[in-house]
Amino acid sequence: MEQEQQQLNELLMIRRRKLEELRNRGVEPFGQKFEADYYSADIIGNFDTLESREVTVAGRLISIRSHGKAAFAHLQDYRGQIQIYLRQDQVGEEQYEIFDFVDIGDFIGVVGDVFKTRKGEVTVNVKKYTYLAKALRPLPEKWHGLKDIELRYRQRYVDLIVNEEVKQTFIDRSRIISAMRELLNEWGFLEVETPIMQTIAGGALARPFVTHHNALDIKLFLRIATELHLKRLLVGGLDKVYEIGRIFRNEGISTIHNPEFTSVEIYQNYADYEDMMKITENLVCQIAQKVFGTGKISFQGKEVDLTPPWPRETMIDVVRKYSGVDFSQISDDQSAFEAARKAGLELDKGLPWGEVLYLFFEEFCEEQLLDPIFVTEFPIEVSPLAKKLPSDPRLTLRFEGFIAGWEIANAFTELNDPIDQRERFEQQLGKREAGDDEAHVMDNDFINALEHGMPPAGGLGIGIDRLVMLLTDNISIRDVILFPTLKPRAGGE
RNA sequence: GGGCCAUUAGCUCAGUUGGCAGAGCACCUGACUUUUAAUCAGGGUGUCCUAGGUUCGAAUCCUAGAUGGCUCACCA
Repeated sequence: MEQEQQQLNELLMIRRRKLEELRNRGVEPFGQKFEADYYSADIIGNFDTLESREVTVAGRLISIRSHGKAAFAHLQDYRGQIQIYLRQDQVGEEQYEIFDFVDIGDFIGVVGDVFKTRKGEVTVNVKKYTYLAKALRPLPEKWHGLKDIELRYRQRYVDLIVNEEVKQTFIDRSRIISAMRELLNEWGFLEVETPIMQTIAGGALARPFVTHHNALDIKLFLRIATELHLKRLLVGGLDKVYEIGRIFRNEGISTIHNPEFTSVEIYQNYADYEDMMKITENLVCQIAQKVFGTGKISFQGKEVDLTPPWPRETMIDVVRKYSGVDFSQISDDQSAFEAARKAGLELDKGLPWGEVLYLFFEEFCEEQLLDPIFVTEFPIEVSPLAKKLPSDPRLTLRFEGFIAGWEIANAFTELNDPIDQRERFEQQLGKREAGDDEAHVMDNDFINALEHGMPPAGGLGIGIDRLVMLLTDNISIRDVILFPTLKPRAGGE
């Protein structure tokens, strides 16, 4: 503690001295509950009715301009900023003197009359003010703000104070998720919660995080998807369910990957992937309308029209369009391999037709899909939980929705044949044994559930973080996650 | 994990060929009762990311490391 004191630099020492001085004068710098009757924005917006009326506002001081026996300052609250005006002859000598110990960053509450200055700025002429909290650290500089990206993520609270657009993004994020819930509830879906800690982490191809339960002395995994539990609920007779929740994947970090992220998965009995397409396009467009008032958004300077219906194209067609290679004319693994080599792709010999097709899609197509589109009929090898196409068992009734080159949604007509499902898991186990630690593990209880009968169903997953990025025009996932995963600094923080 | 780049005052950033560590804002002292990037007069507050090395001398050059960014790989 003493050592901590010694390490404080002069700026911090000065603020602590002011804190002591306030206490010496009988003013408690960390105040009590304070009921404001207006937000700053409401006072400014309703000046005509509030002029000369008394208002109570609370907020953080973000600037002070002192003029001897009077002072101007700006108070920032959740909804904006408002100027306050303090005169010695109005607040009294004692209160005015104590104002000398106020710093930028402090929280105060004020009572005063609303007026307009000569320059026309709506201002509160303070009669009384109260200390709510003293800030012992200075805020970043007033017009460059906080730019250091690392500091912005590590001290998001400061980022939120000084960068208005950052606050707005997270308000928008919250409203996007609310709108999603409202729409799904309105459409008759039931929100449920399934385990985050699981003995088997399935439902996606990814490495899980591992933890340990002491009392049971067992290994537990953090979920990598909500899929398999939600489908168990369809078996149980809950016809329409969804879960919005955190998913954890033990993988690399990038501008579009955070180890923990939020997904929504939606399942509907007696439905198929066509229904899921309708849900996807309506959900995304109506969320945009509810939150931003329009189905046409601007992303990185390009207009994106989210209005349904979005075009549907098969993966084979999309691959033909962007790579010129026509997989409808390629029927065996060997010819697929040769086509890939010819197209300049590096790949292992013996890769099956479906995986080669998918490789073409990833390499040549994904990033070109800027306008909303559903790519359908994914190969079976990469879709172990999706139902086969009746006309072509190499493909599945699966689609992904793409916008701005990003995968936004992933959905299929769910595989409900337990025997087929067991075989798919066994294939995945084969991959696993061959060293692919992201392949599926066998989930016997899930098979057991399917053996009790699961109606035909459509299922859909949407990555909420990427959807928020798209709707708020952010290109880094860290700008839509309040506290993104970072390495701790040496020395711990 | 590979490559490239960055790290200097509370914040935003300069720093030449290796020669005493700089600016603006913030902060401190004083003046000022409608200012608003308030103004005026004065004041530099520092582990130059860390540890070694080269050198008479290192923020600057070299080596290793830390953190971050971009990118490739990875990742539906």
